[in-house]
Amino acid sequence: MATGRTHRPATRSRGIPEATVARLPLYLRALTALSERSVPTVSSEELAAAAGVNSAKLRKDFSYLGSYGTRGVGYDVEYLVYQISRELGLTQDWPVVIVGIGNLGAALANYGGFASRGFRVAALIDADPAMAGTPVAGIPVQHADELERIVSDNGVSIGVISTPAGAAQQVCDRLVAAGVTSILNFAPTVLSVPDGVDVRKVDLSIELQILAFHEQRKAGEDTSENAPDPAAPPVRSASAGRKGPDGDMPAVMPA
Amino acid sequence: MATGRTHRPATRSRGIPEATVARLPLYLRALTALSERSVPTVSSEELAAAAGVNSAKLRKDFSYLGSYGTRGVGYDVEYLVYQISRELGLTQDWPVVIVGIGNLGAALANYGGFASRGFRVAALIDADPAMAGTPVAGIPVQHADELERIVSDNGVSIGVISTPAGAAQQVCDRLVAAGVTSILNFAPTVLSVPDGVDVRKVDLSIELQILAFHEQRKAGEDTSENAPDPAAPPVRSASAGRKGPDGDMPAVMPA
DNA sequence: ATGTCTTTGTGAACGCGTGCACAAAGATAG
DNA sequence: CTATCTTTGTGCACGCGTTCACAAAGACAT
Repeated sequence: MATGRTHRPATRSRGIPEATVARLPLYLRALTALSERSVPTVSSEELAAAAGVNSAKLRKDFSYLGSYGTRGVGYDVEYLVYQISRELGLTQDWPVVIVGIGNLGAALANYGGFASRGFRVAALIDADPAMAGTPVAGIPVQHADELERIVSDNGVSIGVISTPAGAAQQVCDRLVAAGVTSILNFAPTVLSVPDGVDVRKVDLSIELQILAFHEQRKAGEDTSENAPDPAAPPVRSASAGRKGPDGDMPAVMPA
Repeated sequence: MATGRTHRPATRSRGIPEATVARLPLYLRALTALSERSVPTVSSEELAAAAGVNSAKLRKDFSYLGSYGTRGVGYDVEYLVYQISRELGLTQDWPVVIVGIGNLGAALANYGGFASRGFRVAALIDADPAMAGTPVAGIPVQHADELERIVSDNGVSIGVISTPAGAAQQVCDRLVAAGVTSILNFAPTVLSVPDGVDVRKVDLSIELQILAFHEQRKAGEDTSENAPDPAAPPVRSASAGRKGPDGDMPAVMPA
């Protein structure tokens, strides 16, 4: 989600609910697998199982796209692949730039899931002059100075940010100014963008924290619970007292 | 505020909505930043802006944790950092294993966001014998044969899967059998796990596809709309007679 | 044709999450 | 102590998403 504005007209998207849109890629993947096995048709029950969702939900999702099934038979796999691809806009080519070619950026550049879905890595951009020219995933890295030109020349409308958190907002601003209207942000920062620009966030750390919460809950059900450390009171003042016996925040990588 | 002795009876862990849990890491990050700047207190309005959410939502979220604010003043930053960390289970050490040390796995191993939040990379595991011993992020990669032993010896309950899709389910099964109860899956596959095991999925390709959908929608509002590609709807065998949803589909069916 | 069987498409009920709006709580000043 | 001002905490209403359950639609057998 974006920062200042969490717009969601919902009615705008051709009437397709956001939650449904988020599941379409899931169905598409399952259908593609079936297609490769030359399976002609599939029932909502089977496809739902393959996609890991409820069959009623799947049928309702498809109902937003139209009536593409045949009662008593199921859905035509090839036809559905086409319809969903089209609805998602994957029948056209999307040039994408990746900014910040560190470990993660390189991984993204090498990720096959992009190219196979209509996305084309138009350019890799990094602020480090030493990286300029170095090929990553067969694509030479270009310097950040070229950002505006690259976006403009290639008609890029989707940008991926995999820079450190500190550089993310600035990169974002430049991308938007250059014409990018959709951003996939891997940096652990809240980006603020003008209206009309979509931002999706992928935060590896947050996902782990959510897992930790549930993990702790599971562990707490066994034991008598509540005794990790009832100590450590408010410490209310502004004193820089580091709390906790956990001494969290090593702030340094084990590398 | 006394010493927030208000322990919720039994609803403490279970009463927190999932949506709230998902936002806690967001608040925690914003609060940590404030803490580093030695800001003593913060109002719901300010914090909400920093986290990119609505202030009413933030206050309601915090209300599930207890009454940690002071009316007329705001929230004590340090205290809130501690409470949220504790609620998320970040005051304890979570050993994590990463299975599949390709580009993505290496990026994850190097990701600083893990170590700084109580997560410790206990081991890197890969199926390629050639990688065994090679240090990645300062940690030597171990062979997949060691998986069970590593999980067991280190008491690992959280596993990260960054293998190719084809290997993910098998790795998942082995992790679960070895005692892992929370899995963060980066492989583009639906994992099936027994009850009691949590799985969270991060799918880079899906995020881009969702962006593409909205991007297409934006573009479609300007142009004449519709008719992006009336070409070649896959003609599938079996039955015939397709019903066009709303005229926007050529549906070349023979009749 | 007629009947049976399978599977879709959807109306309706329900539950969760969100945001408004305001009373209560506490700080602060006089 | 009283008055005023700030900000929290929450009751309430609304809308989205999920799920149930079933009628309608078509395939298939007789």
